[in-house]
Amino acid sequence: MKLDTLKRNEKIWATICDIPAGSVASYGQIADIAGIPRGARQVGYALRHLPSGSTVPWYRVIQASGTIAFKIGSDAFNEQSKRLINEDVAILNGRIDMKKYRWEPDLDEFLWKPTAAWDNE
DNA sequence: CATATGACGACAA
DNA sequence: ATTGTCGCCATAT
Repeated sequence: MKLDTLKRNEKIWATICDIPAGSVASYGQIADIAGIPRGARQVGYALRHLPSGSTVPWYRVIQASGTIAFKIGSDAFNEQSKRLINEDVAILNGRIDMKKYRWEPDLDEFLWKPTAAWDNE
């Protein structure tokens, strides 16, 4: 395995770890944030190669359409649905409402990151 | 080097 | 809403 590939995968995994519980992100979204424009498939690749036993919340990554990437009825599909529902992410007719659950990192950081204006508190 | 593949995504019918 | 096509890009053969 090439070193670049490893670094890219680690960046992707790290990004996914930033998705808060109760939210989801699309493959393309993760790719963009990880600095890999149009790298949706690379995110899929990175997830498929997750080291066993890792704590990366892979199940919070779904397709841009709001559907789970696995075949309906497959073990992986069932496992992912279960974990999402466990975090109160509703799945109606096999789909997730992206408008409602999509992770918005920019807004998050804006609200969370301290700014100079607040330094004198 | 040429093809095939895939945990994707956007768009046209 | 569903389905098919095409674009994308790292890997595998």
